[in-house]
Amino acid sequence: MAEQAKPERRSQAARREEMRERLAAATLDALADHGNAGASLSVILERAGVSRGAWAHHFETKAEMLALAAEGLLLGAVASARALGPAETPDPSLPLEDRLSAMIEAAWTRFYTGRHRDLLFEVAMAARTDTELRARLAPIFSGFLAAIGSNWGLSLRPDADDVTEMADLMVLTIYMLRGMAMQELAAGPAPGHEALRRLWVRMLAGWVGRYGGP
Amino acid sequence: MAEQAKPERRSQAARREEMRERLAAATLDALADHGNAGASLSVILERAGVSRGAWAHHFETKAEMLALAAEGLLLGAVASARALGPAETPDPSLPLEDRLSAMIEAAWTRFYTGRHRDLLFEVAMAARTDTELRARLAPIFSGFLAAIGSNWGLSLRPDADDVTEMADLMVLTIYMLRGMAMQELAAGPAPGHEALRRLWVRMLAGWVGRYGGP
DNA sequence: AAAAACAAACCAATCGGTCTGTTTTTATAA
DNA sequence: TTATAAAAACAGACCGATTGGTTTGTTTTT
Repeated sequence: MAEQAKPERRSQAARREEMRERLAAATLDALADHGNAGASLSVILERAGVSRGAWAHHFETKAEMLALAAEGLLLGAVASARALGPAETPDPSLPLEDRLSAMIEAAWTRFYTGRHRDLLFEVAMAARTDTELRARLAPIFSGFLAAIGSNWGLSLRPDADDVTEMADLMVLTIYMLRGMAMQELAAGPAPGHEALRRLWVRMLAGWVGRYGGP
Repeated sequence: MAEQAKPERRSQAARREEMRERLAAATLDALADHGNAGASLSVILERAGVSRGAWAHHFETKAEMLALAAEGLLLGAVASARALGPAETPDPSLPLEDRLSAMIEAAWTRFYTGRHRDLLFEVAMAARTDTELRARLAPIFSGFLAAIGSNWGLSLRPDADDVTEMADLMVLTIYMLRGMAMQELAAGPAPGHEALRRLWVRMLAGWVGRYGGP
């Protein structure tokens, strides 16, 4: 035992894992910076500081590496979606509107701004024309929505009469945020978007409490 | 001036225009079929049936050709957005919910299904990492939303107290449809989406008529 | 000593773009 | 009208750079 005596001499399993991780991370970096069209193998390898030969030892093709990287990205989003529900509803006694708003703002910044937003769209577009990638990612895309629907709906209104509708409303919310994100991606940030999200929250709260809720 | 006596011998201006049009169309075809990464010049030229030399005579760079094609696509969408408002509200005496639904379904099929959806997203993503393209397209993306907001809002509720809010609601609607389209693009068609759009319409109609509308 | 990890030179194919030469249209003058 | 020269439209061979991927050889772990 005593395997970590010197910093050098790491096990092969650890080296392999770290190398694949490093390459996947560099793939996402390149994707975010240059888009799918510009994320060439050379760019990725330079970014990772990995030689072509070493790369070949860990991945068969570039597509395989991209698939692993994309899968990791999306699975991370699913995990966040599950965690975000409970985390962002600290005080169940607050008005529904406030809790909704907190949750939606959290989702907006986590999923639909900055690097994550760019990668999400980049990966979705790559899946469109790549059958294999699409087959691997489609269930995760659906899983994300399922997580949003069941988890958020439940943590917002555990007592709701119609749990299914609450889940649907959360999915609609995600769709709206996505479309908003696409606008900012293509045309730059829009200051009015925060107000639009507030309007959305008011509408949502009004609908949920339409029979005289809290 | 009997210039069109023979089918041959077309004016140079006409030839140039037709050629640029043909190349732009082929660019969009290639983009739809292979994505931005796979839409190489060779693919585009083969599709258009145009030689490399002829192409060079009409465009300086591939980027310039893509910009023209993308611009045409988006301007067509803006024109449709303007036309769709009046066209899809044939009977102003129908309930607001029905008119809303008709309009939203029309927008869904026109903008967010099939080839147009794919091209829209493809072009938006290309603009993300291409500064010049982005500068050219960003105002058109904004113009599309402006057309949706003012035109739809007005033709649905010319008497509305708050015209601004009606426009905002239409923009939110577009965002929701966009996000929904992205889901189908990445994970395939979802039968439940029609029901989700109906739910959205009910919510929208309820909100607009919340003070006792028609 | 065998196997896995790594490095770098190397490869055919393809990329966007250019060059050279031919055909078609246009402008001008007889 | 017709002859003609310049210009524009077009075709295809050609170019250096880059692409994803392979091969050969060295170092490190087992």
